[in-house]
Amino acid sequence: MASSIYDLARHLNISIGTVSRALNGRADVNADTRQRVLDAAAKLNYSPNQSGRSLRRGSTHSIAFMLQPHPGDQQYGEPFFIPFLTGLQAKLAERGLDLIVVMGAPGDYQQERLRRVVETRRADAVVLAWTRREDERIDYLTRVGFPFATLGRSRSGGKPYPSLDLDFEKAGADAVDRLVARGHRRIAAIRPSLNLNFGYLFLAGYRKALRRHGIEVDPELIASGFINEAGGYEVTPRVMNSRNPPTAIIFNNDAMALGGCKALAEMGIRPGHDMAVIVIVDTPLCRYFSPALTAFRPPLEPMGRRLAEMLLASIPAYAGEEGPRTIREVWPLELIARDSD
Amino acid sequence: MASSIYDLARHLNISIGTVSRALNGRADVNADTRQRVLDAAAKLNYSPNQSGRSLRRGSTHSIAFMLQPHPGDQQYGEPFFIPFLTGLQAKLAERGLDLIVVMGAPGDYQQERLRRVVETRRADAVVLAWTRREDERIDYLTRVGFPFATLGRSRSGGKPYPSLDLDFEKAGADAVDRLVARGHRRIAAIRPSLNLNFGYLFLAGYRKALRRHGIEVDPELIASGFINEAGGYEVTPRVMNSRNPPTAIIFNNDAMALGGCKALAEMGIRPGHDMAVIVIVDTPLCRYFSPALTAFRPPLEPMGRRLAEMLLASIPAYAGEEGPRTIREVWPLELIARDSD
DNA sequence: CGTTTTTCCGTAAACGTTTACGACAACATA
DNA sequence: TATGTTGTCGTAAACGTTTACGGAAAAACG
Repeated sequence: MASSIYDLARHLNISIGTVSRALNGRADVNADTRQRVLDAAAKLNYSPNQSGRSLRRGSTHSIAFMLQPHPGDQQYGEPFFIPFLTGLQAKLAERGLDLIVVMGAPGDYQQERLRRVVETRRADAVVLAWTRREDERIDYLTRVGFPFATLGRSRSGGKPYPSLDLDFEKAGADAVDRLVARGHRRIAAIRPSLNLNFGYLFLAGYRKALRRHGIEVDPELIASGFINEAGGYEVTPRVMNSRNPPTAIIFNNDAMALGGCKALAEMGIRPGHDMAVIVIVDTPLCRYFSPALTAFRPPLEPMGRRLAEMLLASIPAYAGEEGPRTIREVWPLELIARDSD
Repeated sequence: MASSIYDLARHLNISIGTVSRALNGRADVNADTRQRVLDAAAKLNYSPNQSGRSLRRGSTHSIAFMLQPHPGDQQYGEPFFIPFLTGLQAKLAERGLDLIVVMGAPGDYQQERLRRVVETRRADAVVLAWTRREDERIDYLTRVGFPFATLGRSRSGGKPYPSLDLDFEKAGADAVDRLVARGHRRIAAIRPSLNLNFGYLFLAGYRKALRRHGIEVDPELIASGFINEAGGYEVTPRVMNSRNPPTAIIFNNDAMALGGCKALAEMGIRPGHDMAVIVIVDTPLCRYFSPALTAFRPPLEPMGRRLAEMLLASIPAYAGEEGPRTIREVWPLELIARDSD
């Protein structure tokens, strides 16, 4: 069925060694025989057995991305990740590497699956997303010395590792600046409850900017909920029912914003008229919502490409000439002004 | 670094054969030595090298799912797939199998990536989604005899293969029935333009139901666009500008519905008041949109589990006792009545 | 005590690659 | 002619498993 290197060798009456060398483009093989090998490979529809190759080479030629469904009934996905993965995959494919996405079971926060990937050596490196303030995955990977890179920062991990993050702190501050410039003084912030690092960063920027404007930070205007529509829906009334309700809300996430707007609508409050709304991470939802939501857009696809570069550069076996040699990068978020604030 | 079966053998002063047998739970090994092997494995943190194992076994113990970003700038993902993948992964994990998700490059409709997965034997079987009317992937897989299953039906492929689909035809008809019962006679249908099979099925049900009610099918009320927000936004005005505009619209997809509602809003038309709206495939967006959109909900997570069962049952090496032995199943879609119709 | 059966384990081959090493011929150099 | 150099290729070992086969010891049986 599947042809091996032996089939090629037998077919051409040469040794498997030469076949392998010809296929791998090594120098010590006659140009003529190389061509014959290549032709035979095409004719016999040969393609190398991945298991055999990685066993011998000690590397799998593939990179894993951990995708984690959050707990909760009918949990839907982060549209966020697809363009990022597209960029990641594109850059890896340029280098002949495969991207595999490993699904975790809901709830275990990837620990078990991650161990499995590492221990069975299913990939040469792994890309983590949704980093937490303290992230045991990062500790684990540094401890066992497995190559990795993260989308997002963390305080964990002793040694430096490639990471790419968005400047959520600046985005939080920019959002506040913009709202203050438009006359708002009572600005609420709604962020995810899990200790996802970008939630902290956002809040830090929010606080700093408020103080800079001489506005006291009111704890009643800060709420955290589950990072999905239900979370936003549940938590928004809480800030609205505070003693001194806000005139503007910054949501950390499009899904939370959708839920929040639903809650507002039920209170008869219209975003863009009675309430200013800004979302930190833009998605098509923000653009096509009515009113269109002002949001900060991340360049996800380039981010995927860049993080792949950074990861590859950090692995000796793969290091090539891949742009600048930085190991941590923080990219700006671009504000897309629309109709909701 | 990583301990192999040799390390265990040396550590215990026994042969690698016994170690392997002990680990794999074969009968011909003393209960005592098995325990010692297991203990040593835990102590030395042993876990089998996947490449070595699959090379010898001739199977990878993993199933691939092909995830395809659609072409188009900043294409975001189908939230749809995450719960489905969760179910798939859960069932496969029960059997000790890994699920890997393979990203295609945008545009090539998976052909190239699929070939790569098959030819390098990276997985033992593959799960396809978004099946088309005529699907070359299905033809290819049946031709080369590679095990697969599909989420969705197709007309391709000579031999039967495990497939699980939703009854889009009935959903289309049910939507029409419901709207007619509420007094509508001019009902538009908006569906994806790619020849995705569920678009055809939906439209067939829609047509059939209209005829059953003695309503003439007006081609001007049927439009197809790209299967995302932009598609819905672009195409909805087209049906609204027809000579005899609709009083109700059925969208095939939540993203298209969002775009469509945006277009309606810009024309001053409010879903649920001036226009009835029904969506075929429900997501959290439908529930948290204002007004909440009436939609048909698919049980995605159980579907993932069931399709995994069906796939496994169709592979001799994996067949176990996995529920009913059907090979094609069509599941009903449950209507969730909300405020938009 | 001799024979047969059972239990347990070691040996070695095999899966499909890659690659260090050496062999051989052809050729160049002294 | 003797020696070194270069180009090309075959041989065989190695990667980490699984498993067919056979053998030795122990147990069962007469």
